[in-house]
Amino acid sequence: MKAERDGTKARLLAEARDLYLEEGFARFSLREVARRAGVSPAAVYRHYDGKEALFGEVCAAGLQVFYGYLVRSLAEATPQARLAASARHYLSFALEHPADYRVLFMGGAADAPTAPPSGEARVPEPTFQFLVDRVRECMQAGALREGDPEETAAIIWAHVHGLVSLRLTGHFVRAGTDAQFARFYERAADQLVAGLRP
Amino acid sequence: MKAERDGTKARLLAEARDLYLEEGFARFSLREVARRAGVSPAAVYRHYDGKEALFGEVCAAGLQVFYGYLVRSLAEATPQARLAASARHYLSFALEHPADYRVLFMGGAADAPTAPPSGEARVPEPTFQFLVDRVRECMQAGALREGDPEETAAIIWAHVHGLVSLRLTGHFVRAGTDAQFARFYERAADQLVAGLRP
DNA sequence: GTCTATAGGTGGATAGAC
DNA sequence: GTCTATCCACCTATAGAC
Repeated sequence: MKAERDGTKARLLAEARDLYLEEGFARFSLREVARRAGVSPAAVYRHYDGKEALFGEVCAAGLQVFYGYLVRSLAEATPQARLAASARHYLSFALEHPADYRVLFMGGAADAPTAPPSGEARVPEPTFQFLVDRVRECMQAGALREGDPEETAAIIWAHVHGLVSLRLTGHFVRAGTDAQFARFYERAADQLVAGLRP
Repeated sequence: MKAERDGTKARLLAEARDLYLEEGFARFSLREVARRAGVSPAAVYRHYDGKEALFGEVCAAGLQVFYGYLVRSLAEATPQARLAASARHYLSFALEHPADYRVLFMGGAADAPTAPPSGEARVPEPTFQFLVDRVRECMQAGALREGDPEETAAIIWAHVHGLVSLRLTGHFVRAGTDAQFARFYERAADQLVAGLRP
């Protein structure tokens, strides 16, 4: 009957998520998660197979949040508006969940443990496919020059990722506030699209 | 008279560099550097103040390599050719020194220890200024639309960084070989420049 | 399910002999 | 300058009592 109201398992996941959101992957440890959840390190193993498994769950949760941002774009009426909204929501996700963004898109071989633990994370195909679909419908609507939708989608993704990741790593010294950066981001996207139009 | 021919200090720096080139920052440890250099961990402290100081030297060395790639662009005859060459050499550096690239441009708060140790690293202003100068002379020559050279330079940097970093993290599944990716990189750069022309 | 206790490993850094 | 020996911190993971 699972008498516990909150559930230690859910509590552990929440604390794990907060921990990596605050400290990043480097300082993510089982013991610290247990400490924050108010249980012993050994208790974690009753709920998760180990550190990597727990981290995998955290990644999966981050991916779900990202999806939540992306699908909002589908509420727009036109292909152009849906593509533009995708770019906006991509930025919003990055600024509002920077650690999630790091884990999902900036995790390199040097950072992560080895391979993605469970089955989730690693930003699977569906994520990129969403953008490809937005690009394809823009090409069909005549809003973007005809071409390989996957290549054009990759170019757009790289552009916005470049802007976002340099912002998150602090390399854009002059960027100012988030609001100022958002306006710069819009201008940069406009200039790229100018080169992609028919 | 420093009788030793090679010098343990230089040896340590070389081994440290190889270590992070192979394993990245996460697994970079003083003990392993000493192990590879064939000395005891304690010996390292005769030459460097500690782990962070040693890593700082490694970063500085990586930055020097990067500069070496960039300045090659100045051999070109025209502003346009110098800007194009900068983009090409930027890619070459990334593909030929991926771990250096990671440390210099992809090191986030989650990855690095805290702050850059000594005085070097952190990709200081001169690096970005080089690109700003290339952009400014292109604007003066009429090869790029007039505007804020710093903003345009930032857009170009973000674009190429996005392409390179997604490649290095393995998110471009379809990218193929380095040579295939290089051609894609050229096409992507062309499309961006198309939106930046007068 | 949770605990304490423990095994066995990493790492950084220092003291003192040579 | 380099070593051995050591200390201390942190970690993952497991065993067995409650």
